[in-house]
Amino acid sequence: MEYSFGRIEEHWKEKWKKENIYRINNNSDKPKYYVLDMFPYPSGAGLHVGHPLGYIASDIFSRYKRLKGFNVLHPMGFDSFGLPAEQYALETGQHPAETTRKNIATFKSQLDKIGFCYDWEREVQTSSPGYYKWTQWIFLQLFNSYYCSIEQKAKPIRFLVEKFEKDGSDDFSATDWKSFSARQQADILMQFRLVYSAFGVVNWCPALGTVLANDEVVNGVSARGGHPVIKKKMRQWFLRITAFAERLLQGLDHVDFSDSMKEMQRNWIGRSEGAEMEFEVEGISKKILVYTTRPDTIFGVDFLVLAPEHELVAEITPVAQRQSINEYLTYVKSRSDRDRMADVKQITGCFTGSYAINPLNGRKIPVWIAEYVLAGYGTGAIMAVPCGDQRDFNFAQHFNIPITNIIGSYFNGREANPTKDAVLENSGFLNGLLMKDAMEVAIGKIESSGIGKRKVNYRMRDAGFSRQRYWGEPFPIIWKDGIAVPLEETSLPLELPHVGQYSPGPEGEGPLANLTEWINTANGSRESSTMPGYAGSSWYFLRFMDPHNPGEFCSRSASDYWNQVDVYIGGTEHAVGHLLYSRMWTKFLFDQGLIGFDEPFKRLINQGMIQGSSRFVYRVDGTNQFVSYGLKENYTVDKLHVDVNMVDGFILETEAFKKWRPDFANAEFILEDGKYICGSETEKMSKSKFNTVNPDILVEKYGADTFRMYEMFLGPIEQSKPWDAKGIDGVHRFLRKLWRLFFDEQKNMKLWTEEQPNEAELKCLHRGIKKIEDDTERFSFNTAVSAFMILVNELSDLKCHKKSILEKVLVMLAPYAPFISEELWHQMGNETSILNASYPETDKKYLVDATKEYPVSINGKLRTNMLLPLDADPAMLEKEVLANEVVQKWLEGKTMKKFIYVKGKMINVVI
RNA sequence: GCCCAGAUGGCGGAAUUGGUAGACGCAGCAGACUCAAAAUCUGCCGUUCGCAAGGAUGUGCAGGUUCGAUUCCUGUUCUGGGCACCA
Repeated sequence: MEYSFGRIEEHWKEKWKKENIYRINNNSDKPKYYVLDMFPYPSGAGLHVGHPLGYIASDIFSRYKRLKGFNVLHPMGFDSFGLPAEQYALETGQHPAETTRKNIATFKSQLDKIGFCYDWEREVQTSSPGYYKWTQWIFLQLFNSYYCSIEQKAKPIRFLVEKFEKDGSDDFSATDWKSFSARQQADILMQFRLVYSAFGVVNWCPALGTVLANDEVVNGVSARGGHPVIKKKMRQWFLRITAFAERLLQGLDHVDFSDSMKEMQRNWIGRSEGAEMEFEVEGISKKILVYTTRPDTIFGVDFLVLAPEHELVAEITPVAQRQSINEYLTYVKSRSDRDRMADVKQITGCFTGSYAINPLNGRKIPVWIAEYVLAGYGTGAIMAVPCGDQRDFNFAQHFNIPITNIIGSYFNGREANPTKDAVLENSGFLNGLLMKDAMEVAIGKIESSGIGKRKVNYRMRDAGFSRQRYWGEPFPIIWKDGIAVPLEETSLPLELPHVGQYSPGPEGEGPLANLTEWINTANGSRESSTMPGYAGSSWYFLRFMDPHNPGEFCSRSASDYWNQVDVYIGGTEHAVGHLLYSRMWTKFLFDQGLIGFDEPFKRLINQGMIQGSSRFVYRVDGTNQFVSYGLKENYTVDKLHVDVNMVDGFILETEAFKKWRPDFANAEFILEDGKYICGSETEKMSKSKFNTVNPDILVEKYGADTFRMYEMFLGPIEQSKPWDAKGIDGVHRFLRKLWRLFFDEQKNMKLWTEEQPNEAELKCLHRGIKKIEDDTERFSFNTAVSAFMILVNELSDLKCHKKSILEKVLVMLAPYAPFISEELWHQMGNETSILNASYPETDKKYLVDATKEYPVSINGKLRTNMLLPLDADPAMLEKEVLANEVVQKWLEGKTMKKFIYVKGKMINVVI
């Protein structure tokens, strides 16, 4: 009997489906285990070989846990709202709902080919009304909540209203509150809601009449059409994630994420301690509020810098400076944030013409604006201390601003010194203090003299929560007289209306703004923007627990049973976005008492990215000529991705290229050696980079089992690596070799016997169990595959066909290669699925050895090996080693200085 | 620019806590089986000197700590991911 994987896989897929073998119940005597993948965005390119890497890992782990006796939840769904579908609609006129439906169907059929054990009855799609009803519902809960800084938790906003009615606030009395108009009250409450509306800056492309994602802006112009992009203020919704900053930071201590992942989140949150203080401006009543982490350097302040977007810029600029300031502002508007951060070498700024007064020494200092100060961080204004901060130093030098030295010899005049260890000079009451100690003294003085206060600051900003787009959740909000009025919960879902065309609405609004009959209601006009992609993905792990509940987003009994996700697998590219948002939503739902845990993911495994090898062509600027890689230096060129399927190695198939897109039909080529050579780069596998590889072909050629094991065999799960299929034969050979332990293909007969296994066979088996179990537990799947290979090689060498051994091998293999394991399991006479077997246990007595082949080194260099008993007496052992012929040879004429013996490891003789 | 990773044979990688560098696999070479091929099996396979025994050298690069470093420390180069509207 031959190993015909195609037949086997077809047969079991059908049978498993019929028997609903992956259906998971919310009630079970077994302990629960929740294994989750980051669900995919169903892109039009279909599944590529990078997607399944994490999915295979999680599938192996789920099956493994099931064999270990757990009730395992392992669901899958689709993050199906998003920009690409809308972009595609814009280009082709096909409705996103339709393309999304098709893409999901493709994804599902591709996933099923690989044999994942998903319970599809629990599938969720973020774009289905039954799901986004609850996304909208959670939005309303956020809208109706504020963050109580005393209790450090989210609470219903009606408590705040009650407090205002009773006691007022720091800024107004209870009587004031009652006298405010409805609009005034609403505006005040908006400053507290956990989702709120305010003005934010967006990438505005006047030519396209639309707001662009950062992704769609390349070098300051729109990726589509190359039109200029400027920054524009627009009304936006925001998620008040900053309220949770401290808890998001603290929570990291209680989850099992990698240190680097925690580090990235900590840096993103960016907690810093310092002080806020006010600087008076000469001749103007308003003061400039700056935030500094170094109040100890207050006497070294030589100038203030405001972000160009700072609200006081216009006010403090006297007429004489107005023109140059306006010119500078126009320049800044054309620059992306990325440019502003990246170009530190290019120092730009503009003097406002105003002077501020240092509140501690009365010194008059100039006020500048510069793009290196970002509006979103701190107060958008800094006090510049050139002797202690390199950017301030560079700025001062560039604009010839005199520098005050407050750290004596610690400052060399050529570069700033950010030390905290210097003794302060020229610093008034701080003179003679170590900077570290001066910090507290300075803050004390600042607070006592009423010019400022101690302040903990976070780099993290509130997250923009609206998009001027169509394909997302509509906001359950109606605007009436400038007040955002939430819809009744009972009217949810507010369904996304069908549109015929996807072009933007007036004034940069989203496409929904064009639907006047939808927008305008008797009670006011609807919000025309939609929610961002991360809205639906911030809570989907909860819906999987109770996917069909019509009355709740997830019943408390379901979330109490399944609790946290035990293992969450996904890429590091979501380190700071999705993971922080979902952690925040979980904390919010916890505060509301809707779930019983405040961290969603107990353990996070980061899968590396399978990268694509992209190919590039070089178009000579302003022509339809394409120049080969080696000759491109002679021209000014644009670099364009080409589909890797049109490239043989590095050589472009020019005819295929011409047919690829209409605008390339008349392409001309400047060849080298008669060929067009493409450039190449390793980068993220993505449809937009035309470097995707489809797994279907490999599954068809080698079978799902081979494909699964090969992806695991490529290397550590967390490591990124470019895709390469050339080793897949080896894995396939392994499965065939395994098959030959069961069947003689030539003689067409079965080989397994009921014979009792011998010592050698049991040793192989139990070592294998130990290694494979350990490796599976620590997600080291590549070494587990290698351990399987070693085990099968050893059993083949021993000609072991004993059923009691082989059955255990199959159970261990079932998570990795479910089809072949199930087939052989049944061939051997088992009636029930191998999924219901139990994992073999190691017998320690087969793992211990009496002797060890020790490496013996002289001065750390390996010279020989000696077989020695593991329980040897150290003194006897030393004698025996020193008597060894090879050791004697090296020892000749020298005396031994030291004898190092590490039991079970090695021996080193130092001479 | 900032934050986070990574770099080991011709290639993917292994070495789990500082203790035999290169497990396992791919590719390659030699051989067996075969009329032949495929499949399968056996052996070799970092570089270098050597007939061999054996020696030298070797984990991006430059230093350091240690009896001993792929592993720890300092510096540096390159590659990848993220940087707030791709998801």
